[in-house]
Amino acid sequence: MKPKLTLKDISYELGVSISTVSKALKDSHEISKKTRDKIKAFAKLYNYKPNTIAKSLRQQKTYVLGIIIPEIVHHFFSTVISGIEHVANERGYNIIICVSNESFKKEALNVEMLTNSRVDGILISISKESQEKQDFEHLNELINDGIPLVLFDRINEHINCDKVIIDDIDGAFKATEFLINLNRRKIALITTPSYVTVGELRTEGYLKALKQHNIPIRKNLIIHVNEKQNIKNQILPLFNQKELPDAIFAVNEIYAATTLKIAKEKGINIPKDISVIGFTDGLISEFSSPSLTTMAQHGFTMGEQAAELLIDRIENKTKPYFETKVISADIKIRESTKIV
Amino acid sequence: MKPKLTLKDISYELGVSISTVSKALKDSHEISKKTRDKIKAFAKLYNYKPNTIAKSLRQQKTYVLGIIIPEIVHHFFSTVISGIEHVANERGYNIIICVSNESFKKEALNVEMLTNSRVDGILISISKESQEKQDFEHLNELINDGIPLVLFDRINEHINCDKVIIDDIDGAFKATEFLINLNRRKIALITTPSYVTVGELRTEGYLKALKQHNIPIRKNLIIHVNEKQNIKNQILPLFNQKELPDAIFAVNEIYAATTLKIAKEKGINIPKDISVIGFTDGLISEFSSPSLTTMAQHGFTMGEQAAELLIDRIENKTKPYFETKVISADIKIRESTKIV
DNA sequence: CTGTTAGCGCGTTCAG
DNA sequence: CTGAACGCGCTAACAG
Repeated sequence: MKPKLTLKDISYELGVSISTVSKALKDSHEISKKTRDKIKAFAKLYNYKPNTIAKSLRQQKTYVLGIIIPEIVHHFFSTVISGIEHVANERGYNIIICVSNESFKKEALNVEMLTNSRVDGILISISKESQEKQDFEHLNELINDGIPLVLFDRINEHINCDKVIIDDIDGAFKATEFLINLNRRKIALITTPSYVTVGELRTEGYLKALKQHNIPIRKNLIIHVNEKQNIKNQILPLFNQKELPDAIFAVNEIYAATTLKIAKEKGINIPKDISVIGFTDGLISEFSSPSLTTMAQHGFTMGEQAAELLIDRIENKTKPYFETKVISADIKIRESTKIV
Repeated sequence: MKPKLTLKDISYELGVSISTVSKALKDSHEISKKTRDKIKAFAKLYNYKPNTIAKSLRQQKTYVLGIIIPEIVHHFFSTVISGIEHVANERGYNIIICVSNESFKKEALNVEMLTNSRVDGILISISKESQEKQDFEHLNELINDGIPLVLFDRINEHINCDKVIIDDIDGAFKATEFLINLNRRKIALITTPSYVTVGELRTEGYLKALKQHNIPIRKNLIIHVNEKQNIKNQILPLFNQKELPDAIFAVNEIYAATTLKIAKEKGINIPKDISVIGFTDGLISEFSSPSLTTMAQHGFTMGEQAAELLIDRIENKTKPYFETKVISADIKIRESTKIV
């Protein structure tokens, strides 16, 4: 690689000192307009660009935000990143993205790598394995070291930092209530194991809605999907009971779409026989047939807010308390809940 | 932020010199086993981690690869990133991802930012705007400066560097031929404007297949979609002709799924009346109804190969010629081309 | 107005 | 076997 032009090179060429060049390029009034102009012209002509690494080392500041997400091939997470990126760029920061692949170990390694690179702050959505183990050592260490941290979507309440979450309880409540208002009473739930907090919260909203409307909770209508096994096979039992549900609330797009598939195979008409609502408004929901009614999560907004929180924290350490921003999920009505 | 432990701190605590600590931590035999062990134990105890920034500055090497993609909320591109990330980590590199948003200006800015950060190499899939303008100044400059560059998927032939592409011509050829073998003769094509190279190549494959099978090319069956306008409205005319096509080859998932939607609205039965094939094997194709037959692109493999090429180039500048790796697209047969 | 000096944290001669 | 000295490229306090 061809070495790039440095301050030293310029100072040598122009017969001035390095610090004069440095100051001139920042338009310091310490330097006479004449030399300033000369230096700036020279720098421009030869396309001088300051070395970010050296600047970072000197200023103990990188203008980089680290992001750790469980997966990147994922509509919701990539949307969040998009939001983060948007705000970060606006405020003069760059981002470096790491993937944990839902692994605790990889997540911890990512944290270490980011801190070794001296990022100014970190945004993270916790991996399933970390949640399962309830091991947040690596994150608490971050806080201990005074590195600004923001959790988004997959959070843990006991970690002492800013957070941004979707209002999962309320979203699930609204979804379930919507089904109730459709006059459905045998409403099934397809959810995650309880250690996945978002799944747990959505379950909570579902139960709350049933209770509030005096609808009995039936265990046989609730399925906890273990993603380490085949998803379809775990949902299937729901359709093998004597009495079928008349509505289904699935806590994510994949579960909802899988349900659609099973129904089609079984010759069950959706939305006539069963109404279906998913969570997360991705492409699958939009293009599935029937298209899926879902609770839209506004990932982009989540990313924006998370980035704002983090940068505020980085640039102004005086805020004395931690914030948790809640983003409400809105229903997007499509064909899978149409009244026929 | 709490300052991290440095070599200096350790040397002070242990009453040795900085360089002794530095050497000891790399297990240099210049240092006696005794002091080496003492220093290593101390470093481990207090969790010493070298400052990546300082190391990069000193060694003029960052172990970072820059990636520039047009979009991040995109199944194919995120899959490619996944592949890059996999190889990069295996070989000790980190990645920093930038999004051009299909904008020439943003792409150029990203290149600049990455070079200022002294990444060891750059992987890029060219934005539509750059392709439209045919402006690759920023990339040629990179090559001039001797910064290793790999283009993937959206490439330009005249840029002098390693490349990884999907065999778009062959993929489109196979797709079209598959439709022909289904006894379809009025095969429509939904493609991009010609400056999008991948669209252009797929068009080429389509035409080649028709010619080879002596099927006349009919202009009214070919649609070039301008993505700045409503996609659906541009596809619609295909269905308003006297004689409908009996098969459709769409150069991407969105066009194919949109076609499915229109057909459903018009009461046209897919696959009975019209067979449909898309390109890019994403979630939409899998979960649409009918599920879509597509040409699978193997984005993960593409990412892996691109990263291998780049790192090889970075670590061993002696390879005298540039390579273009071609990844073949395979057909994934689903419902939309079922014989009824 | 300009230059000297020092140092961010690390690795690498070279001298002892 | 150990340490002093230098420099990667930049900024900033201080002297002139």
